[in-house]
Amino acid sequence: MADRAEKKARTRNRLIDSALAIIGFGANFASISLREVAKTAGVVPTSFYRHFDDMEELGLAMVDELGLNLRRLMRGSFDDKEPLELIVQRCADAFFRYVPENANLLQFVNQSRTGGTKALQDAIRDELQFIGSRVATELSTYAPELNPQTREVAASLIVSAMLENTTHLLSIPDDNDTLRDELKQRTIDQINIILAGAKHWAPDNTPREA
Amino acid sequence: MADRAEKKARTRNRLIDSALAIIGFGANFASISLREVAKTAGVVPTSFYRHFDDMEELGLAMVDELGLNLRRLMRGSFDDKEPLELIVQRCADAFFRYVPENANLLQFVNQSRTGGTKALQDAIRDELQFIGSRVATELSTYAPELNPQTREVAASLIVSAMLENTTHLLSIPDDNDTLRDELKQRTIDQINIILAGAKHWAPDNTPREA
DNA sequence: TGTACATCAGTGAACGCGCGTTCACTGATGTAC
DNA sequence: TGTACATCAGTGAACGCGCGTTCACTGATGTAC
Repeated sequence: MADRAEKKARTRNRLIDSALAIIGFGANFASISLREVAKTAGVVPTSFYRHFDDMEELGLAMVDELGLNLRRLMRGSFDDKEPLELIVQRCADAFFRYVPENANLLQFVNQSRTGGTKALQDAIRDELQFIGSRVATELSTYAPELNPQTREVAASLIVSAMLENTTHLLSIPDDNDTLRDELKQRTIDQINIILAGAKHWAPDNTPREA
Repeated sequence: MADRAEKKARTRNRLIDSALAIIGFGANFASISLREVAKTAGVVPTSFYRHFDDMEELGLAMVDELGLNLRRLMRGSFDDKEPLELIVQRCADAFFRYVPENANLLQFVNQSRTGGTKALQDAIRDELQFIGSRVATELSTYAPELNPQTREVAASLIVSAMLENTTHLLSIPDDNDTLRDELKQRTIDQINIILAGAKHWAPDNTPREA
């Protein structure tokens, strides 16, 4: 029979998965009750407390899961001999594969980023900051001619755009590939505009040229 | 004494203001109860139903208020003889004045855009789309050399960036002017990068040049 | 202008319900000898 | 290996509370004559 700790871990995961499933049904994490989560996970409400102090702690565990996800996703790298626009295309492909695979988790993050408790918002902000600095680092590899300040501003624009595109992508019905492809193309255009702008702009001497 | 309809309208406004005040205290609109709103407005819970069917309708009324706000804000125009970067500066000034003045309303929108009921999300999406098309129109005035598709992509980037900057701005404590000024400068840099990118990019022949 | 009636914003009591949390418990798993 | 005890994940009953919603009501304002 299963080891006790392992069985406990499985219940814990079931609680997390239940919360995500309820979000998948259209609920807002802020309005989900502890009892609902416990019920969906198939345990009595009291059992919840063996794993989390309250719903906020469950939320924080879900943010941790996002962190693991992202770090795994970003382990890979690109061939820096390839042209930048091809790399952009590959990133967009990865993004449009990743988001639907983790729809409920990203829906949760998207909700809680602006609607969660302070601790939750802070935890999510940290993860987004991590992504931002990672994007800035990538820019220094693939577009080394940019100065650090420009790189940072460009990275912040890319993160903003991707957050917004995540929101859009999550609201597209599963069967509407056309809409998804259009959004993907626009995403690519957006990133290319940002990169083009970064190349032609320097923070101190404001841009002019026609 | 006040006219009956006028008095009713005043109570209605008090309900809306109460909801916004509760949000200002850190609550998520999705978790605010009808009873709490009625209590804060100084009426009995039953009275709420004289004005709204449920909390969702109150939320939709708040989105309407945003709509009025935005249309008022956007009535003004700029002198199209001025250099683009000065116009960007003026827009940033207006934005950094507007957001703190309407902090609770924008907090509500920011929460409900991703965490509200479907009807609420749709209503907010419509308002944001209105802003987006307005930005695109402005671009055709102040940067007429851009082709329509580029203009649209640039407008979507500006909207994404401003949404994200709203979130950041709302999380800055009232007394921290330094942080606010930094964010404002970065906002200006972001818009300038987007505009520079739009000028140097054409959708069909992907950009190259060093 | 005065009177009789209609309207309707706001009241207050009552309802059943799901909530978070407490408590003492059970019984399978793990540990010490 | 077998026995006696400790641990602790999960149980089930119970609590007080705030919730949304219903209902019949009150009394000031508005309208018709």
